[in-house]
Amino acid sequence: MLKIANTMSGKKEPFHPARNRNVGMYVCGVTVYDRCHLGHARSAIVFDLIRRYLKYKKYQVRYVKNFTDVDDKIIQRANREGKPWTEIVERYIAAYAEDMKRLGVESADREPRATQYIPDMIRLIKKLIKEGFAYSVNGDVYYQVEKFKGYGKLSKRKSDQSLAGARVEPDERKKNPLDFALWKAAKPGEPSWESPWGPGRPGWHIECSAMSMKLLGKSFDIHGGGMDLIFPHHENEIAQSEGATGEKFARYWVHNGFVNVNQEKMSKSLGNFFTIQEIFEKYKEIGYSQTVTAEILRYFLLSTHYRSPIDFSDQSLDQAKLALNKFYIMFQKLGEKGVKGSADAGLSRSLKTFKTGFTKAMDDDFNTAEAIAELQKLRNEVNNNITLGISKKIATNVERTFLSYGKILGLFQIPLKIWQFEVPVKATAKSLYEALASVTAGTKTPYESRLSEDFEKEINQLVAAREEARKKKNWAEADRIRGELARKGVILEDRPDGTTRVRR
RNA sequence: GGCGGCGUACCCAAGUGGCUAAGGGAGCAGUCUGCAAAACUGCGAUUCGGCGGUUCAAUCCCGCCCGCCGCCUCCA
Repeated sequence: MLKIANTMSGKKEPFHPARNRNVGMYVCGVTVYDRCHLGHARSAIVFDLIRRYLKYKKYQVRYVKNFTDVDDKIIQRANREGKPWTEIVERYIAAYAEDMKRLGVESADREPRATQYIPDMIRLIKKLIKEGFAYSVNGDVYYQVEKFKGYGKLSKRKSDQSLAGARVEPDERKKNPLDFALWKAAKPGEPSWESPWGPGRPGWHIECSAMSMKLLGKSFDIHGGGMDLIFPHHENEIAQSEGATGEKFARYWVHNGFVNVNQEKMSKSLGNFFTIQEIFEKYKEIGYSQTVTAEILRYFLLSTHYRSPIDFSDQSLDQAKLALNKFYIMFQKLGEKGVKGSADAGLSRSLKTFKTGFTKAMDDDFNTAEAIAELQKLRNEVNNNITLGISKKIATNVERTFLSYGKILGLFQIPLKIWQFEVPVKATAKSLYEALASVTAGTKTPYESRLSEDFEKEINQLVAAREEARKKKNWAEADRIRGELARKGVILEDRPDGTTRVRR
């Protein structure tokens, strides 16, 4: 039984979609005025995960994630660059798509842009005026918050209270400082659309009401976004949608926690953010392929529960890499020749235990930290049994289990050869983070060259030479070669039977 | 000022009203090994920020205090 923490009730609730196995899910995406940072990545990955798990649970998911493509910041940026606002929008939508692809985040079923739904927003605003929830003043339209009795139910604040110590800027056109804009009259040079109140553009909140209801219906199952959207954005969405329809808007409100740096929220104003692009590019310079970086980030982000804050630091990234290494080392062992299946029965039981444990963890509000712990427990069992001797058949079975359950988390999807257990980073930096912070060009081996045939040949020659030396018990020479390979990022493991396992 | 959250071993991080407080990393001690690596085994919180309360029993429920963070303005 899947349970989801609902911000509305503040509790974990059993998940029951309104229509059988069909789930409608709407997530607030980004305003496209700049590149995304790790915080955006977290949100995207969290909801990608939720969707994957719902699919695993045999739900039919219809996932909508929007782009806010008209907004003050977009206009500002356009003015600053002296470019049309549409160019800014196109640039950052493309950038977003690029980032998501790198992160391995699957596209939503629909990714609507606000400006494509202006007529729907206008209809909605007209309805709100007609129902007495909104009023127009000189080409602006405002939502009259006090008219909606449920206002504040999501963020748990009462409107009059909020006013007391409020930092809301007074605006003489509003009847009440808490009222928010549904439609903004056009200022010269700004993008605008015709409307019954004159040319203008929509307020920020109305787009999500219009698009979610248009694409998912008046009432749908899951509405998500970052914690910071709870107030005012989601509160306002509820006021707009329920004011207009009189029906319950979203049934489960899901909010993810922030990415922090040194215990502080990662944000533009603090200047402590890393863009997704930066992270990928810097990792590439120290020798990581895109998919490797993506898995490290995913592991890092999913090792903490999605609602808790997570601290981005050198250690946490290094730990993620290290932890994943151990899985890939196990995969390498699983791929080696099978032995008699003396430990098969025990492993079969472990597989069953694992599946139950994993599902139980994920059913409990997508507890990925615990799910990962289950994967680690299984890894432990596997390593144990490999020593005892397992058959090829069960090895394949085990591998398939890791791959299919890992896929829900977006892990273990990289071919061994691409994973590269050890990149020669230790010589130049104590940690990945440190390497990230100070990349010196030319001192690292690009990962592409590590996949070349020449590199392969060179390694094989050195390994063969070392074999010779070992046979002659020329330990000094053998160790010298091992050291040379280590500097190239290749680790050797001598097996009891005299053969050598090569980890690159 | 209002609202919400967090504080679990050296680090990361789950969790539960009572059964050994998961898991990982690091550390130490072993097994294996020419050495190393990997893997495995063992050790490590008499204790869950502090003080009270409820309870037969609390780390988990309630209150207060301390510390940290977030939202209340655009924000994933």
